[in-house]
Amino acid sequence: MTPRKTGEQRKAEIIETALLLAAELGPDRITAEAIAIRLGISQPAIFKHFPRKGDIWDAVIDWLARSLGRVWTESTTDEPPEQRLFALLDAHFAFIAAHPAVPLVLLSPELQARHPPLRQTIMRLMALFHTELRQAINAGPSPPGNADQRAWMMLSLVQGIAVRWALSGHAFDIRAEGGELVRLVW
Amino acid sequence: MTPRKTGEQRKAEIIETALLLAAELGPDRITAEAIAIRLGISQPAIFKHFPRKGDIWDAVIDWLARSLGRVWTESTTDEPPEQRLFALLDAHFAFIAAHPAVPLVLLSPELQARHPPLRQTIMRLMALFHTELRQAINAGPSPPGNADQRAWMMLSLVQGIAVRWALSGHAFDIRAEGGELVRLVW
DNA sequence: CGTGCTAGTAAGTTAGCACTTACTTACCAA
DNA sequence: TTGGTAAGTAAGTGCTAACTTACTAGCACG
Repeated sequence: MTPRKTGEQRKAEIIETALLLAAELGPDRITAEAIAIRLGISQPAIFKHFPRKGDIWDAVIDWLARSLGRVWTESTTDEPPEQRLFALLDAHFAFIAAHPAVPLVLLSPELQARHPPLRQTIMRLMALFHTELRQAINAGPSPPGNADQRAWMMLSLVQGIAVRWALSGHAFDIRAEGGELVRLVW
Repeated sequence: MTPRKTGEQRKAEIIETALLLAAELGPDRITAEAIAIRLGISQPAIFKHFPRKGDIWDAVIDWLARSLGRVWTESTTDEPPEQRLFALLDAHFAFIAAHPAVPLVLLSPELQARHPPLRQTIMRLMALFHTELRQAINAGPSPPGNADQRAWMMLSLVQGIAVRWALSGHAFDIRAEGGELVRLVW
């Protein structure tokens, strides 16, 4: 029998593996068996920890929302005000670079169709990111004009860069190129 | 028996329906049966026209690539040079507004995993769009600096807007808001 | 008017994948 | 030491969706 682990350990491993595989296959093509093989356990063992497959997505999304929230708020602690926006965006890019599946999970229409709760979380996360961006924009030496709209613009730009990075097969350094493009706009 | 149509007519209908359903369910969740029901014919009839399901995607992607190419080149005919960029982007947004599934099909990692040829077409299309953007940028009263990078920035912004529009359930007017954001950046 | 072609149908077959059942074994606590 | 709990397994079940087979029927043309 395979080495036994505690439920909490296995749950964490399953979540981690789901994110890993999501980057390779697309989030909606992950099977319980694929996760099990990757972890060296049998397929039904997965369902011991997450009775329905949707529960895995609940857990992944929960982890994602927590992590992103933490990344955003912690990035803006003690920067000089005009750097707050860049620090926020850099932290975001760094997180995506470390977890390439993040944009795929958040943006997958297939997963949203199969798993409706995802949609709400995404809208909440986008609103939260928008708020953080707006605050960072207002904190800096802002050009005149609509900070709200500028924040939406930055949000779209960041999402677009992330999507392009995923499509290209991670062919460029998203943190470096993202930072450049963001500064170019500003 | 259902009214008979020519093969060409049916093929066109199937492609159109696939795009319609892609916007509702996500591209990788479309079934041959869903298309058949929508068209009022039986499921095997689909396979008369497209022996493998992947053939439908080949046709959809081909239509998409042609249409986008046409939209881009035809938008830049007789504008005053400084308006060329905005005309190009407006044409792009208008096309997406008319065919909401376009960004989903192009960006679906599930579909890419299932149907590898898609990936190449996407990269080609992105490169083409980038070229068009760069030319439009160079044609206008360009600020100093890297037109190449500006074109990537615009491309990312446009993709980000399209993705956000799709995620929001088409909750805003992409042509109007896209135009505003693009002008804000410029 | 009939013959060949092609769009269509009903009723399969097969494969993949979520999930179940019935059992086994590791591990901790009384 | 032992007995309950929880992690694990092998071998299913059932559903969904791609694709097949064998047949039927419109339609253009000689």
